[in-house]
This record gives sequence, structure tokens and C-alpha cells, in this order.
Amino acid sequence: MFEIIAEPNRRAILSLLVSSQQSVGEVERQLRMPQPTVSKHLRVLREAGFVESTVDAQRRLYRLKPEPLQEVDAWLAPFRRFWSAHVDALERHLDRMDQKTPTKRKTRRRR
Amino acid sequence: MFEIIAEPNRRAILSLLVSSQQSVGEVERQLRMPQPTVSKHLRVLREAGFVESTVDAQRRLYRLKPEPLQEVDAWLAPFRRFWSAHVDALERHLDRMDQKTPTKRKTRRRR
DNA sequence: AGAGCATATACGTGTCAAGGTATATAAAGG
DNA sequence: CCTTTATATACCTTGACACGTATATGCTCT
Repeated sequence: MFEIIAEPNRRAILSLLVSSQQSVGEVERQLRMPQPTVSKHLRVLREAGFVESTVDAQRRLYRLKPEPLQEVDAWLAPFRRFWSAHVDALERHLDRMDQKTPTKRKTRRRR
Repeated sequence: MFEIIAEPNRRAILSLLVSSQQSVGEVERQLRMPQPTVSKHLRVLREAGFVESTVDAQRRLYRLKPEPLQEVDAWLAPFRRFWSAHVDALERHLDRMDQKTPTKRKTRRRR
């Protein structure tokens, strides 16, 4: 999952598909990458469940599937808790600074 | 950034550090990986800004830094909008189903 | 049926990164 | 000092993967 999105071209493709579905040729043109490259990355993305495709005559339309990126999001959850705790600690620290050196301030602390 | 967290051992190390700072030896024992492996991954993590270290006699204590993972989080933002839009669409679809085939249900739709 | 377009796949090549083993650096303690 | 403990680094090997080029598959339209 993380290996999939580690590849810059694949991230570009995903970012492109977030707005709407695209054919291989459209991706090829917008991202200016050779067609086999696009096809190969789309294959990887499809097999990993990041996208799915439907057939439209000779074209294949690829669209995003939410699940894998939701898992990435879920993995981040504990870290989000960590860094919001960090911000809190910083704020408490600044509060102490405020007490020790009472100087004119505009607005601080507005929860 | 994404390359960094693509490596499973590094993700394990990050997950370990989210609770509190750890020395190299503590990581080594808890994750049961050889010491050079731990040191090398920590070096990569440090150079990418995911962790920082302080010296405690012969030990080095590594702790998490929030910024890089926050960037990952930021990259995910557009996709979050995408999949919440998707849930909404699904709900609207189910609402239509409800109207067309009015059958006994326990609880549905409780925003 | 044949030409042309859209997409997929096969194959060869180069690069890079992770792991293992060995060794270096450095501080602590007897 | 010398040994032990803690961590970092060097070197080598191996495997995976991304790319380019060439070719195959498959659909459409005349």
C-alpha cells in the first residue's frame, strides 16, 4: 500500500483521478508520460485496489477507489493525536512564558 | 517522504516512537531487529526529518518530529474530500431505494 | 477484410535500496 | 588503562522495480 504511493508518477495519476475519471490517453497527455508507463502504473494501482476501470469501446476509463487511501489515513491517526498533543504542549509553554514576562500582546490563546 | 514510510521497519519504528522517545537498544529489543538495521533506518528517518535525537551518555534517544507526517496528511486531504463525497452519494442512493421499495427497516439514516 | 487508434504486455537494462557481517567510534565503570 | 556497553558506519551482495523499446491485443469504421 505504502509502496504503491511511494512512486511519484502513481501519486500524480491518483491526484489526477481525484477530480474525475480519465482514460489512459487523457492521463498520458495531461501528465506527459509515455503510454506504456501509464498503463503499467495503472495496472499496479488496479491490482492494489486504488483504482478500477470500465471499458468504453477501445478506451478504458479509470476511476479512484477510496479504500486503500482510507487505510493510509487510518495509519496516520495515532500520529495526528501525537502532533496535536505537541501543539498543546507548545501552547502551555507559551502560557508560562506569558506569565513570566508579561509584555504587551495583541491576541494569544483563543481556543 | 513517501519512500521513507514505504519501508515496513521504518513504519514500525515510527509507531513505536509515537508513545514516547526510545533509545536505539530499546527499539532493537522491542522490534527484534538487528542493531545495524535499527541504526540505519533511524539515520534515514533523521535525515528526512521524521525523528530527532539527543545524546544521553552512550545512548541516543530518538523522538518523533511531526512535520513530515503532517505533510503526508496534507497530501491526503483532497482524497478525503473525494471519499466523503462518495459516502454522500451512496447515502442518497440508499434514500432513493428506501422510497421505491418501502420495506421494514430497523434504523437507517441517522445523521 | 484492412487500416488506424487505444491500450496492454514482453523483454532487456540500469539503478537503488535493504540486509548481513564485520568493524569503527565513543562513553562508562571497574 | 582496559573491558564492556551503546551506537554508527563500511562493504558486499541480492532483489525489486522503473524505464524504454518493441510488439501484441482488441475495437472501430470504411
